[in-house]
Amino acid sequence: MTPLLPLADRTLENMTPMTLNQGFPLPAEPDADRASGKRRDSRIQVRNREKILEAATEIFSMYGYRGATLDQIAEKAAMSKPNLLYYFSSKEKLYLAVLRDILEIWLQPLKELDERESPEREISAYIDQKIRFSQLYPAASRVFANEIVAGAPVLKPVLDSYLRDIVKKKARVIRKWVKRGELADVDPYHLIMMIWAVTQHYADFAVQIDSLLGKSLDDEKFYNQTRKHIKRILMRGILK
Amino acid sequence: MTPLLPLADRTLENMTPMTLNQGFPLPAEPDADRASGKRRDSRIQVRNREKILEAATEIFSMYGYRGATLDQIAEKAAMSKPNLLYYFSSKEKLYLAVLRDILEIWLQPLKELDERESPEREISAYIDQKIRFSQLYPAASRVFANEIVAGAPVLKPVLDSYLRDIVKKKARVIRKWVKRGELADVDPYHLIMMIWAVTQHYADFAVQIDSLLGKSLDDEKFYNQTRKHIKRILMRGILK
DNA sequence: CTTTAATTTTATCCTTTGGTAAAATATATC
DNA sequence: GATATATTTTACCAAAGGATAAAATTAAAG
Repeated sequence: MTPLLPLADRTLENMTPMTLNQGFPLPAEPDADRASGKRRDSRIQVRNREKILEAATEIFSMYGYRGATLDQIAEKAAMSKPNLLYYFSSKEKLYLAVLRDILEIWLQPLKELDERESPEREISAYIDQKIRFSQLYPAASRVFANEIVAGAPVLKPVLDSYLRDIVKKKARVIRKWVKRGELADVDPYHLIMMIWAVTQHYADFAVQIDSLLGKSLDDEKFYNQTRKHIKRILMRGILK
Repeated sequence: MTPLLPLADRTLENMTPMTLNQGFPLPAEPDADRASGKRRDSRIQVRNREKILEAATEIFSMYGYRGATLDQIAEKAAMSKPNLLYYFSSKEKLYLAVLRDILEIWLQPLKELDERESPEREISAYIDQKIRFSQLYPAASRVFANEIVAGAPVLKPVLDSYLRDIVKKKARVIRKWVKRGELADVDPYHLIMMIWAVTQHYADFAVQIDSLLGKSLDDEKFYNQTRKHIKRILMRGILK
């Protein structure tokens, strides 16, 4: 396995939600929530929306959509509930905004799998990015997990269309590597899901890991050990 | 890889919750809920408690503890809410009962890892059992996932003590295999978590898988394909 | 400064939700 | 089949939760 190149231009750290949130794949509600027509995006507007989204991510990640309450979110965001509702006119709209931010950033790495590069390099980089996501945005990962475990009531349409297309495309890339003999004969879909499963596990089940090992991905040493271990086993499992 | 022996005495199918639920690792509330002292376990009692537990598992699996409502559970169990509360005197007690049933059955396979057998056979059997669990009890798996993702408010003590001990013990077994040279130099903990992650993924994220592939573990063909694929990659990744 | 618009607070509403009380019905035992 | 016990139903309740109205406050623009 080659040592990992610093693929600086594709690290998650460089992706702020702001640059991503261009209304896709969950279309941004047509400005319904932004006091449309009027002066907007004032300093305070931006700061408060951010504060709320962050608090909401935290709360939704613990209790899911139905279990979370606006009171909890408002408290975490240090503002009154009606004030919160001034920025997001309903719990549902807030949830959608949270999911929108998460989804694109969650998907980005997969889009970058490039068949012209070696599978070794590409898949290795992909795993790196996924586990980095787990480290940087564990709460976001759990919101996503909650949504899917709940049966994807909101994201189902996105999974059925957008995600499906991307994955299909990338499955083709993997299949090409297999045909070229650069990869063992693995099923592309199962491989992708295996990578998702393992990398997300460290964010979604962080409590369990903490109970067993007393460690978390916040610990840079543990983070690297985990990263390398996952890659070692997976890469050994799929490379020729 | 040796073809799988029919380890008849350790299949999940043979483990009914009843035989397991001996008040451990979540101690059964001291009869608080069983009309103690009086005639109990009547036919109807047993049937209704079962009906409720099943409905509750379904609902908790979708919405988590906080998001689930007794009304939903009662409806799914086809009885009135007060009637349900006649059998389980509070939402919390019901949740505990559900978790208790799940936990033991979830843990059982790990306990059986036996250092005297070959790692190939043992780990292979373990993976088989875990994925079987995902197939047989997907809702149970999701209840568990919800609990952990939520930060294990209820199970934390169990994770910190009981689970921790078992895993530690089994990590020793794996380490022994490594020392004997029967296994590549893998970290036992990461290996165990990798297996958990991958196998549970197929139950917990079933909706996503259905969106991408239109398949589920209910489909026996897909089930076997999945099973073999996971094992192929993992076993290749860890065997010498 | 004053006027206008944006933000925050207070008070309040209606629905849902976990849970109780007590009456009504069914089941079992003698 | 009468009596005691177990189960189910009906009618509620208090607290929590999502949301709105309108008053009060703060910030921005001229």
